[in-house]
Amino acid sequence: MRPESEVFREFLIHKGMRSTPEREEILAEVFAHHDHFDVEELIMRLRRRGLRISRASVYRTLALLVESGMVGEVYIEDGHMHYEHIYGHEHHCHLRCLGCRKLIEFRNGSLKEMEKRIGQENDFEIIGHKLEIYGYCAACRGEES
Amino acid sequence: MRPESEVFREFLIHKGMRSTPEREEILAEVFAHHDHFDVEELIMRLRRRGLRISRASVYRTLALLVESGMVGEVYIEDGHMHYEHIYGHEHHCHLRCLGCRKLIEFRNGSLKEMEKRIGQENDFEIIGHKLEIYGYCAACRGEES
DNA sequence: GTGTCTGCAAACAGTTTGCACTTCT
DNA sequence: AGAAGTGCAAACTGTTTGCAGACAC
Repeated sequence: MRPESEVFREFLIHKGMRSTPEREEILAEVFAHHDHFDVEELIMRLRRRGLRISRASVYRTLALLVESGMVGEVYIEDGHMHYEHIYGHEHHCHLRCLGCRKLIEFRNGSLKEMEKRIGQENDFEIIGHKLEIYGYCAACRGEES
Repeated sequence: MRPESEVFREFLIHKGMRSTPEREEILAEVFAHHDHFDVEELIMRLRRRGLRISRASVYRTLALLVESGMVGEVYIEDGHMHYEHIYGHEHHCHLRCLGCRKLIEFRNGSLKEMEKRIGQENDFEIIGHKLEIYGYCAACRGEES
């Protein structure tokens, strides 16, 4: 698999845009942890590494990363967007606990054939999907009693 | 099936809240059309019926309807939330065209058994799910050429 | 009558944008 | 040199909130 930085740089060049230190650092930080994150966290993490990249640049770069398909917008919580990196990671869906708001990832191969069928039935070329299942985790079910 | 107004009134009473003309009108308008809607549209529709219900009351009532489970938050587009009524309507999923942004609804029974399996595997009590499949509709595929 | 609800306007938060300056090529 | 990017602060937008008067029960 080609390194993220290379893929992103190519995406930028293809759009007639430049690779800059800020963009590289943001990209690196996004792929440094496998966790969902929001803009505030990302900026904090950059700060911790001694980088003073402006909020505006973070927003602008994140938009590019989403456009390139390397990063995904996952959900809005507490009024702001949460992201995850996608490039190089197997597709997964989310299980959301309505009690503690915890999010669990799970692999899910069985949607493939359903996608195919849905695509044919609706004359749609299917690119991908986003599935969130919600309910209550074991711990939260325990508390109820 | 019991009428929406009755179900909502009961929900309110259960919470120690009151049934008011504003809440009843908003509820009625939400269930008057089978389309996704946003706050602006809802207010417009109320206005058209000669009702001057404040934006604040619409937001507050919508939050209650979502809490009651009668209305669902569907997706964010153009920076604001879009809703749909749920009560009395069969569950469905969404097919989103990435070209024209059109949203198609489709029924989808086959997720039931998958839900069951996922629930067992993750020790989760599953309440529901939200599935959005995205791709390109026939018209938008045609244009590409 | 009392406690909730409404409408208003102000507050708020996340995000976007205009602009002067910097940086990359 | 010239185009594109950055940081800053102000602007913007959807949503929430505090409060005074109105209303449901």
